[in-house]
Amino acid sequence: MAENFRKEIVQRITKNLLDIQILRLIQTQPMWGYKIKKQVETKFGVKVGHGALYPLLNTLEQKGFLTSQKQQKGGRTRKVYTITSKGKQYVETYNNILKEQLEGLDIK
Amino acid sequence: MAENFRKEIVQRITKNLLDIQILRLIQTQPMWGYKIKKQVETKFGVKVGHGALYPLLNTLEQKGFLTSQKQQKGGRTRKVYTITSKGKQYVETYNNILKEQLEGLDIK
DNA sequence: TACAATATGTCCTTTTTAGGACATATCTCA
DNA sequence: TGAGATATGTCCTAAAAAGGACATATTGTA
Repeated sequence: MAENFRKEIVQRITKNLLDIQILRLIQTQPMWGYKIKKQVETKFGVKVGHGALYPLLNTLEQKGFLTSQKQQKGGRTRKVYTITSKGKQYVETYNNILKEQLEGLDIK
Repeated sequence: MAENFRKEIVQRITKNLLDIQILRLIQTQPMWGYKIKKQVETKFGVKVGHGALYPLLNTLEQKGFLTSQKQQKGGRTRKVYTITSKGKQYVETYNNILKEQLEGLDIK
């Protein structure tokens, strides 16, 4: 039963906070869209439509969370994304909030 | 700058994972809808429409995450919710996922 | 040589979600 | 006695999001 919950919650976090999960992935190493898609699918077990992913990556670049470099791999072009310091800050803030969530709530 | 991120991320987590945040609140002590609404607003800084909250509470009860007892407070009726063991499991699973997120990703 | 995989991108429709409107009733304080 | 807070509930519309279709091109493999 707890395992059913697991998949469900991971999927919800991944879908709703997809940008953060992508930043976390790219923080481990620079990556391009197609690889991110595959990583999200194998790591988190969540299918990501590329029609949602590529616009999101462009948005994250526009916001200054990512930068990209075009890389030639044979005749195919890869757009390799690297996380910026702003992106790292966003992830760090996220991590801090998670820590607080684990510490629990104190309600009067 | 990091403070701007903070509010934004807390709001996103609260809105997208509202049911989990509610379970976490009720886990600290039994609570009724109106109090939950106020707590979410003061604790998380997120406005929750009661038109979204009450149906959600009923759904969580139907799913077996919460049970309710009607409580008379003067002539007004309160529906006090208590978390079930199933609800606690859900929160615990969520906590475990958060812990793993903090431990980080290992990508080849 | 044909199909699957790699690689990136836009567009549109359907579904889902959010939030305010509608609805009712009690209590407290000025 | 009237307004604001407490308390719970449904309904509907408008906005947002998801996912598949459309679009193109290269590479590797059977």
